[in-house]
Amino acid sequence: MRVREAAASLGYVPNLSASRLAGAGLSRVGVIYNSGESAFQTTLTAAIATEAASRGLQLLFRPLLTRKPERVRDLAQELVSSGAEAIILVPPYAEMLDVGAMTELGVPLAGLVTASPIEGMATARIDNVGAAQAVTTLLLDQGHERIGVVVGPLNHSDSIARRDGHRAALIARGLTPPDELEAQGDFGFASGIACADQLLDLEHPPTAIVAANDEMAAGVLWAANRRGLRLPDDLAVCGFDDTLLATRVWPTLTTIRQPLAEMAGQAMEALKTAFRNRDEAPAATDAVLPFTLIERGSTKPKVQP
Amino acid sequence: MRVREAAASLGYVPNLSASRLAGAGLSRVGVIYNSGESAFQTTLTAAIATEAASRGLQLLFRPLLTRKPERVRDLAQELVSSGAEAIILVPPYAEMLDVGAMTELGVPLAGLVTASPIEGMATARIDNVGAAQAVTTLLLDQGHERIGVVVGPLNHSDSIARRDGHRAALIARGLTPPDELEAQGDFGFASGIACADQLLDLEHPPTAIVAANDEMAAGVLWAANRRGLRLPDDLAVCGFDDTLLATRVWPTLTTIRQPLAEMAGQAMEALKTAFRNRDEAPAATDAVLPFTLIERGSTKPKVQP
DNA sequence: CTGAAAGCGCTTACAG
DNA sequence: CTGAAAGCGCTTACAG
Repeated sequence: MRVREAAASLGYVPNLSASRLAGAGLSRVGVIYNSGESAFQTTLTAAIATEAASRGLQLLFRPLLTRKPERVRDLAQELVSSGAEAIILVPPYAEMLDVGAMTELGVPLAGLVTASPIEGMATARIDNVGAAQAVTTLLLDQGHERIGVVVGPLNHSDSIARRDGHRAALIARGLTPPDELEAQGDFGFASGIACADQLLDLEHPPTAIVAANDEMAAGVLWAANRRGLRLPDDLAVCGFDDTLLATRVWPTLTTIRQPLAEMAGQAMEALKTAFRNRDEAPAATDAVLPFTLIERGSTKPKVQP
Repeated sequence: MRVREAAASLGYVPNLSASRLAGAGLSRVGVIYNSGESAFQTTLTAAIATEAASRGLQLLFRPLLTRKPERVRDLAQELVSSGAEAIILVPPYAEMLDVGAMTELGVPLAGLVTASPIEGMATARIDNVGAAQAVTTLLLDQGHERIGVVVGPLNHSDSIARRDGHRAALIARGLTPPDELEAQGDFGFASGIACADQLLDLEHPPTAIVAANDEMAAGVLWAANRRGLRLPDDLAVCGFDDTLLATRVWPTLTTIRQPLAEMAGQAMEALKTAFRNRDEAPAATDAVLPFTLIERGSTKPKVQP
């Protein structure tokens, strides 16, 4: 103990290669990530890299673009062959591994930014339902009553959770979510524009629109600007994720911040534990981290008190 | 040789910790990066992580936000104390280390995406002058004659190089760059809007505007849309960097792509070589990689042939 | 030119 | 509970 303190004060830094070689725990972690160019994915990749570096974990990055579940399984298998002792999956890949594939792999797995816990996997996420509910509640508190929603692809559990949260907020105020105020997007910018046009063309258009991610919310803002609407007076808009886009659009976007770096860190800690206890039955863990509702220029109280 | 092939075909993967411990070359690389939230910086961080992972290099990430040169030197010193055997610097930090500080550190250094070679450092970059010249030449070829330019901060050597390229293109066609068509930005989105307004308010406004990065170009597009201009007919716009923003704005942005991953890879190879030959005098290397002019919707021939 | 041995800096199981 | 020894899987300098 005293030795270690003295050593640290002298600038001693343990040699990671040596400690790894001697068997000091998890060393090589595979990462199945999405190489698609979105601010969300890029930021998540950078966060994973930073968190891994601070823990001395060596990463094996494997990009994936397809959405075919069998590719995820094959790539995971390849990672294990390449020496990965654990695997991290980013959205939407964690949902694509079935339990059979997981046990076959024989290494601990972590799913980042999932919508729910996943059997046999360490997950790190926020409460998507609660976050979406908070967004819609903010708009209700600001005086909005007709709130449009741009949902994501409904085969994606995130999308469902966020829609559920939106509806729960309305129902909690005794309102019924009308079908005409829901538009179907695909998480992409262009779909946000199309959905906004659809909603704003209604005979009785919404005074606010919430989108299931920032990309689509940016599309909504774009469409609203094109129509010459004054924002946020004529239309309030909210996103989800707090990506870089949120501060590059005008007005800046009210959105939900997910603590990506913390999620990555927690998942890595869970993997380290699982690796240490790899003789025991795999214990799935589920870290639910706090989200933050960030208010920016795209929303403001509709009726000043 | 044959042994290695057979081994590889059986799925053998060498243990990096062991090879590192045995002294097989560069192992720990410090990275002084910018934690500011820009698409350029985030993408560069992700690229560094991926390239390092494929080379089995362990990264020590150190974020920096300040622009004080002495902080860069201190952080580099701290990295060496922490066991970094080489250091990578992202813009604008490479320019901030003076030769004295470099030799004091005693480890090989690499500067990514610099404007020019730097004495005592391995640099990886594109030809900024040539790239900026290509952008302006494209606009000239499309029939534009009055081309506005939004320059970056002029204490940043990138900005100067890009302005030089723009001017060279005009001069090559026998045109004189008028002072009134140059606006001073700071690489930020808002400054792009302000500069666009300044240029478009001229009595004889430009028919095209080139910006020194995508962020400012996105601001130019935003200002143009606000004025109700038809793009690209009324105004052509070009950016620089090909960040994620370039495909999230409407119209999508014509810009210069820098091969960030290749730059990071080349810098790492240079560091590995320098580390291997660390008894010899440090040999500065300079990798100039090809850029790509990417034409998108924000430009098109002004006069159809 | 080939092959056996030493050693890199840790961790851990074991002897004291 | 403490401390000396073995061993992790490579690379490299050296003996043959």
